[in-house]
Amino acid sequence: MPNAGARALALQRTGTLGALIPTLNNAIFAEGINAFEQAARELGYSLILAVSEPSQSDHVAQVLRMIERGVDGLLLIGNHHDSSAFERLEKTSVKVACAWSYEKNSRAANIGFDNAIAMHPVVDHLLQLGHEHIGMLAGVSEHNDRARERIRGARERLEKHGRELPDNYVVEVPYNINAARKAFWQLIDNDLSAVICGNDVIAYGACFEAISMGLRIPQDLSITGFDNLQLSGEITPALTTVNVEARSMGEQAARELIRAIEQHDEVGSIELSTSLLVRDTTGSLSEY
Amino acid sequence: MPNAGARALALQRTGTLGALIPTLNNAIFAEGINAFEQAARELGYSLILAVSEPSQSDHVAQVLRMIERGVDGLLLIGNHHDSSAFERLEKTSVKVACAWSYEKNSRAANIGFDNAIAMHPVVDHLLQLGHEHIGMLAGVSEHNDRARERIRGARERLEKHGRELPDNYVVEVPYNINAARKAFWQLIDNDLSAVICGNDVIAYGACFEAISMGLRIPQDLSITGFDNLQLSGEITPALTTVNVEARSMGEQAARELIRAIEQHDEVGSIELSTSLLVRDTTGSLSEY
DNA sequence: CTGAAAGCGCTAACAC
DNA sequence: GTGTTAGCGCTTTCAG
Repeated sequence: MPNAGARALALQRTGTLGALIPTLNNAIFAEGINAFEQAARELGYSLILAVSEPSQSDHVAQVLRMIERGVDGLLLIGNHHDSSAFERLEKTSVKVACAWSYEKNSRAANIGFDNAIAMHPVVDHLLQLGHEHIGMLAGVSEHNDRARERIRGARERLEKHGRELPDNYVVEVPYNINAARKAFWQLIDNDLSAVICGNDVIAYGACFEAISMGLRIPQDLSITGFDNLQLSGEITPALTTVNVEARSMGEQAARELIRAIEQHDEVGSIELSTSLLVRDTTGSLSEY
Repeated sequence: MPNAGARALALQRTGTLGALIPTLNNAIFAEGINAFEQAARELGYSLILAVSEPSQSDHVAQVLRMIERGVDGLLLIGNHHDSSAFERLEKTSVKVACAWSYEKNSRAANIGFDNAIAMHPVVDHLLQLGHEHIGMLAGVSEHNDRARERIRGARERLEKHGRELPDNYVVEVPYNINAARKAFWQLIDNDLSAVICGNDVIAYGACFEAISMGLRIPQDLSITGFDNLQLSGEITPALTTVNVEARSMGEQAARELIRAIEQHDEVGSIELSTSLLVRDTTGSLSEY
């Protein structure tokens, strides 16, 4: 039985991929990492996983830990990372990919989707249904380019149609049903007819709270999510949401990192598509 | 910047914990692993994660991979593992803990709960409500001691009260909402008034299918889950379920493995408790 | 108290 | 083709 550590020392390659993700307590990341590990394993690589988000003070230290561990490739989530983290990485030969985002000029390779553009069909759909007063329960945008881009995408699309998304129509909320339920109250004061949520879990919170307030969905209020979690199509009412190919993203990230490692090539960016799934939480106001 | 591989070679310790889990696409495991990693990291250990379940042909190979990687400790889920895997592990100095189960005579240390006893309050609760015909939508018991024990626990408790859980009242179903929805049909033919589910996701499937069949919960049918996922208290009707302390289990597993590693001690077993949470999916038949 | 050297287990290069 | 050896980067020991 060989010793992988000694082998790594001689070979100057560990056969290891690192992944630094914000949390596993979000089914969409869990699904992506599950696929990432599976693809990596099939190609002979092991996964070193650490949970850490850019807002944490020790986030850069986690990146350094990964370098120390000698990962051949590293997966990060999103493009918002401390510049010093990127600098340290660039001094090494560690191949880096940032998933869940796709921007033309990102510092590291992106294997993800454009979070702003993903919001466009949501806005189009709501406007087409005749909604005039649209608000947003967004994720916390500080240290999180995905949450930020989703807000920006919704706003730019509304503006394109001559509408606005004023600041007091946007409430940022931590990823968590209870927080979403509470935040829902702040928003709904504005007498909105539609709420765009930053992800499905926030949308669940909004739906549950709306229902327990006696609002009918979608007759009184339309709600949209983002992620298309397994459950979102099953709950009643089934959630209108943006589908994200988390599995494919994880798989492609692993393959592309390993390709770059083995061919001594740059990590290439890959853009994935998203799509709106219209289900039962959105409807026309005039219908009723 | 030191090189962890060389350090490991000199020290004969990697500062690494391995975890082999059936899937991350189950929020309860994701939560447990999230806590496991966090506790390990705080104590200076990194996590090597692989997704593999004992039913897979390469499960033993995954254990071997972990040994090669030089993990100082290894977390497995459940007690059903190939005997050859344990034999290989026993030849090494790798500390092993099996979580999610607790049995007196388990081959490796257990940091978990008694899956059979956890079912007792569920059965007691349903009997107290007056249910006579109780069925079970269980997880697949082959290669899975937890699913098996949950069935056994329900059955032994029913028998203690002079009832039975005949084989045709038990349907095993993969962990997956759609599978649960389909399997629900096979069960419900027996004109049951209560269905015990092997976990919350199966219970979601049963609830959704029952509702879409026009059954009222709990007036026409009582349903129980197992795990107490975050969502289970939020959905309507809120799910009566068994609470499992996944976070604490992950945390304690990491701490105990590391304690055993650093004190050159045996890994100790830790029994966690479970408790029934009565919510809105169970009710008395005579109430209506 | 500081500094040099051996050795951890493996691979790759080189000599035979 | 087979066998030997240097060296990967660190720790630890032992000598100065």
